[in-house]
Amino acid sequence: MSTPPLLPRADLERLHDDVMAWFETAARDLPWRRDVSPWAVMVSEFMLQQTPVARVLPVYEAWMQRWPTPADLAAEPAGEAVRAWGRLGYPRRALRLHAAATAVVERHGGEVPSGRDDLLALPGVGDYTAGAIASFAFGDRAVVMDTNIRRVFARVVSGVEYPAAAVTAAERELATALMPGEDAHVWAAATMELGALVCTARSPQCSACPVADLCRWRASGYPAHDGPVRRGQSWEGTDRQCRGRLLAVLREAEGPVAKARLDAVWPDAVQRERALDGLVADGLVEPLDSGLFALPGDR
DNA sequence: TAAACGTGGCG
DNA sequence: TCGCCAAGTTT
Repeated sequence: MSTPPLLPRADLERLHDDVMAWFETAARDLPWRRDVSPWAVMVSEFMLQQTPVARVLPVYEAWMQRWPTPADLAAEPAGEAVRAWGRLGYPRRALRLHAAATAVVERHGGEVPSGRDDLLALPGVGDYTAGAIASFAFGDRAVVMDTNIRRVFARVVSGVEYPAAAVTAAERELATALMPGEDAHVWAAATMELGALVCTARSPQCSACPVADLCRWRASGYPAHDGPVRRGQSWEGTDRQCRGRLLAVLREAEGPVAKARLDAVWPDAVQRERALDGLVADGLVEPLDSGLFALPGDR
């Protein structure tokens, strides 16, 4: 147990007050903030994993229109969720959201649970999402650490440009120590919003930051990140790209498709078969007895 | 722990 | 143009 490098009490209070006051005026009017039903929060959190808000908005609206409750989604085949997911990316999230909705119906009477352990037991819900649902949907005092919040704390408090690749114990202690006594759920939303709108990864707008005068990274002259360089994701020619192509065919088709339709979108047969097998193993694609391929449950 | 997992927009 | 990055989770 190390002592977290906390701010002086007066600075900590000002950090709370200024960020919360800023949030009151700058918070975006997002649909999952208007309808704060736990299901709305849960759906938005799944969609927002590694995906920008702007791309989520239209898919989210259509999704909630079609499936207003977990039971509504659970009543349909998983393939419908995959299809409705569209081009949001990481389609296993659609499968997991469908599975989570099913679990909510089976284990929690159709109501999204509020307890951390119950949330973590749902498919696709990890440390961040459990905290986000507890905080945003139920107003609980939960530690929430997403990429935005972590970056804000790294800069303002720790004085470095970026947080470590993975959450460290010290970082969790810091986030816990920084939580205000009251309205921790507002603090979570406010710090996340600050990271998303002002304290951005690439070009932070420090002139618009409510706590620029407290920021240790700024005070020390914006030292560049010195840690290991984050490995970029390769894309061209990868299995990932191939999977995307194959699944797009199925998503855009009316029903099951012939193998030839899949073969047409990727030239390398070895890689194509490997990717298709992977999609089947993941449950994103079903090989039918007829020899056709379909989204799960799509007959 | 590190690698896999989609997609598209921005600097 | 092209690498970086986006409200992470799983294995």
